[in-house]
Amino acid sequence: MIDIKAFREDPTRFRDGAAAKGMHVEFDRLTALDEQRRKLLSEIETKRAEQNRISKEIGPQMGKIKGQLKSAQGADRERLEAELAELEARPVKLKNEIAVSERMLNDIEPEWQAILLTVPQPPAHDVPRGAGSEDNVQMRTWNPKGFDASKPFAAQRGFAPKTHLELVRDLKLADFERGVKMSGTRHYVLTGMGMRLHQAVLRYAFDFMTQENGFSATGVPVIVKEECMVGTGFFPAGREQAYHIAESARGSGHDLYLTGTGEVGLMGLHADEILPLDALPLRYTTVSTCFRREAGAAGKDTAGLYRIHQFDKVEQVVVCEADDAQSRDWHKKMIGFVETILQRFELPYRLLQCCTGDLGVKNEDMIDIECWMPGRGDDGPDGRPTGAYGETHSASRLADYQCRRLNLRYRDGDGKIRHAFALNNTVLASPRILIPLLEIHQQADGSVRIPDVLRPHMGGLDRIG
RNA sequence: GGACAGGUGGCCGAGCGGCUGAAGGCGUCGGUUUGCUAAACCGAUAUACGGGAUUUCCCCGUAUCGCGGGUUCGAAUCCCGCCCUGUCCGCCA
Repeated sequence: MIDIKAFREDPTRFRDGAAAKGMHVEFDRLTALDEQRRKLLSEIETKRAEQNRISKEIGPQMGKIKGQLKSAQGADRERLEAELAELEARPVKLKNEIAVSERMLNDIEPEWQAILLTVPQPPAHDVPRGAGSEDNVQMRTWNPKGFDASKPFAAQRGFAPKTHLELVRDLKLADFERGVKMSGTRHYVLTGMGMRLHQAVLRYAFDFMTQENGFSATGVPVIVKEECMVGTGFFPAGREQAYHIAESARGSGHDLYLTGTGEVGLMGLHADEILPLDALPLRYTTVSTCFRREAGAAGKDTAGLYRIHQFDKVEQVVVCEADDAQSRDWHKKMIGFVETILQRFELPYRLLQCCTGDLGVKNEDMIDIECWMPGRGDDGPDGRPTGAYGETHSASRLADYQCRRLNLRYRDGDGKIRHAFALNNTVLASPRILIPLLEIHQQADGSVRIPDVLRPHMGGLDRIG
């Protein structure tokens, strides 16, 4: 959420930001509602102050009269009753006026709030302007020894690569038919060495973050209340993307949602808290199952392990002081962690600076990491795919947007309370990462070599098949 | 799932219709005393929103005692609904 005061002072900044992101927001309506709201609030508060004053004044008088009334008779009694009625009537007009204003406030406040939640974080000044992913800017590429993603696979390795679908089928690593039988499209079953490899990469990534980088190992809920989804910025925009558990329809409790990333649980941890300065930066990592409806992605990446409804992900989250330099510094570090893993896995990848049009509502800067997947991309003359980069990681800087929604604050060196800055980045998502892993490390004989660092997690095996 | 009990400030805990943004204690911070530490003593110690100003932290107002609604001139205090926690019973991965 943006700071409404900042919006009042400089609405242009937010209008331009939304335009750069290609998002429509009812700014005019927001401004109008905000003005109305403030006016009503001010009215109500003034009247209520008056009402409180009167109450305080007449309270003791009324007590006294009521006391006298007990023993009063005849004309005396009538006089006292009249006095009492007069006192009681004094705040009635105010009370009615307040009720009217409050009703008006209650009418506009939900809409004011709803629009406010849709205003996106403006992009950072140095994020390239663009309409969508086609305008993202490649920053750099990395290739493992003996392989160059810019050249055809077969020319370098001496055989035509199989796609991960073929490898998975031949090596019996996954069973899509039975996955679909049980749960429908975009579901799968990991089998045998497929499941073991899945567990190995997750465990490797998780240990890497905790043991080598000092992140706190955390297990968080993947079933959360709506306020967690709103607080982390996934709702309202991403409502269609989340599985909804309609508990309220059963007559009790509140509805719940399945999280699409461990970020929700990790960021929700400290919602509504004021942290001491020395608690920062928070560095959390979790491994969690992620659920995504993939609404609107019909027909896209329908086969295989690329776009699925349920997967596991090691996520990293940092909450630091409200300082742009710190945020940028952590962003680089968090991307560096991913690069280290990919390099140890010997997977070719590239970094993309996402343009304004490819950013989400909540981030001001995003860098995607894409691994080279020989089985992706357009078909060549032989009718086989020629390979392409595919997104495996995404590193965002959110400034204070998320912490403001979550009401996550800290006390700075001057004792001032501020909303913290947040960042998040994938450490590793599987089974998607298995696609480049299998495809890049496949051998001429149809087996798949296991990178050195993963062998301890695979019972010492050096290959599959 | 059933039966009780209960949800008050950073924490413990009092209050059960106006004098209570809230006693007392602990903690924290500042100060005095002290050779140092400790102790003792003194003082301070919520947040949000709105308005104002001599706009860096000063004043005024409003709200907040789990959440929402109601009664009342006035609610932490009474009533209703919900959520949550504890204890016991049942069930169970």
